[in-house]
Amino acid sequence: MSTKKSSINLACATCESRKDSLFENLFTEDLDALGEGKSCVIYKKGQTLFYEGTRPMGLFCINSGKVKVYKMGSQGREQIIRLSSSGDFLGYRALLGEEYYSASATVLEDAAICFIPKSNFIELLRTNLTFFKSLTKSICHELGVMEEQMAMLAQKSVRERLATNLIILKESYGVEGEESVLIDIALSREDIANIVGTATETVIRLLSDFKSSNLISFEGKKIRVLDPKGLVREADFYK
Amino acid sequence: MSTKKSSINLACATCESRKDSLFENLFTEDLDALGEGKSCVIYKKGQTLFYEGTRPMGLFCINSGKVKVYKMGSQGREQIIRLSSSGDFLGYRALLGEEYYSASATVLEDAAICFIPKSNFIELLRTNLTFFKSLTKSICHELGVMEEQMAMLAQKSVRERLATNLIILKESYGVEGEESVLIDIALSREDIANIVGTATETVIRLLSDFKSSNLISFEGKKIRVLDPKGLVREADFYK
DNA sequence: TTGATTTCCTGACTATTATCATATAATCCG
DNA sequence: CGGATTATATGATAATAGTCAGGAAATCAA
Repeated sequence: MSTKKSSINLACATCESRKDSLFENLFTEDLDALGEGKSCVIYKKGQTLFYEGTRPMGLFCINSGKVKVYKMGSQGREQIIRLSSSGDFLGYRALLGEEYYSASATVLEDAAICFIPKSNFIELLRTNLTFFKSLTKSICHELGVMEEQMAMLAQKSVRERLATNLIILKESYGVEGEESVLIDIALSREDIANIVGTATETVIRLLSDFKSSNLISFEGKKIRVLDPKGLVREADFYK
Repeated sequence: MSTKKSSINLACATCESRKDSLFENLFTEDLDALGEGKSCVIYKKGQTLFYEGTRPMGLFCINSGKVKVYKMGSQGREQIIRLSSSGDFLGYRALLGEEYYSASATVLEDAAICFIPKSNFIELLRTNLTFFKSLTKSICHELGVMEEQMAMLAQKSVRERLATNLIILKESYGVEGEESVLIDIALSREDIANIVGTATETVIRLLSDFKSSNLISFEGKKIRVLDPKGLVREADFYK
């Protein structure tokens, strides 16, 4: 796998992914100041944006591609905290919290990602209170999502967690087809295991179970949801 | 159990618990404005401050006592998200996120709790940017803690999770004695199970295991940590 | 293309943990 | 105080999920 980075030119003002991001409503002057000195790079699958425990130097903005954010457990297994894609920011938690990165971020699918120096971002927060507020609001929402996930991890069986996560993935990455939805993100079985919090073998077994029950089908490395209601049934009930 | 509430008078300006809170550095004028129209109530064990899914009307400030914040799972089991005590706020996530409460809060040990109307809190955020920033910083830290917990829930065995949580509880509620630390919060076995994410019976068994190994001892409804290093050993390794 | 590497899959076995049943101890309340 | 309720404890058993081993398929890189 090549690890060469290639720089590209992306202007915030004309950035398509900005439409899906918290930068959506920024004015031109803010955008120009923000983009001052930023760099944009094409990352290949497998490259790491930052490592847990290191100091954040700025904000990563995903233009395209997919990234996993994960923590390393003591036995060397990853726990994926969240997946990020076009329009998402990475690293603001550590920046705002004035802490080191609490997790690592690695590219899952080739990605175009801009890096905005810390000072530009802090300056934006200082001068644009509206943005600061909407960012805080978004962080609070995030916190609620994490609470949800915590409860799921603690209370549901592995089978239910897998079903639940497939539903969530479908909501985020679903591409509608006729009578079915393709989850448009290439995750390895190991990645899925590291989302669900289980062993790779268990994910493989359960997925082929779901496939036998015609809840899902496989399409290359991607999963197609055939029966969302069936998945919800798998996700909701205990035993 | 009595469910009578009794009002009391607590002034923010002279509040002892404020020293441990984010309100620590507020000036008198801010404190006066904040305290305008607030109410202070003595809650008895078992009383609920707010319920998951309802609309937040203000901020709860814990003056004394202990509170559990939890979500209800589909099988009716609680998942305790966090424990709060003197100096902690409750409800700011929902207020700032402009969402309904994502969890419920119930008193574990008799508590004196002030309720600050939403408008006062919002006004404080509007007028005191320094406070807003420190609150945001604290929320970001919280998010990091939740990530940590997620990874723990997903990756550690029940035994390790129990040991880990005992260590965390010791850090937060520990009262130093000679050669041992008392965890000064009265949790039922069921509460502990709902923190760890397991069955009550399992907690009972593991705790008596830890007791047999002289890692802990029981003191009424509280737990005394005899061998913190031993607990860390139990917490860290897989198998 | 081809050999090497990684990912995916399956089976067998084991360990952990949940569940159910029941007993005892502690606490609450009239 | 004493009966009722709740919390804690223990045993037996079953279900779930993890681990280890080995093989097939897919992907990668030369």
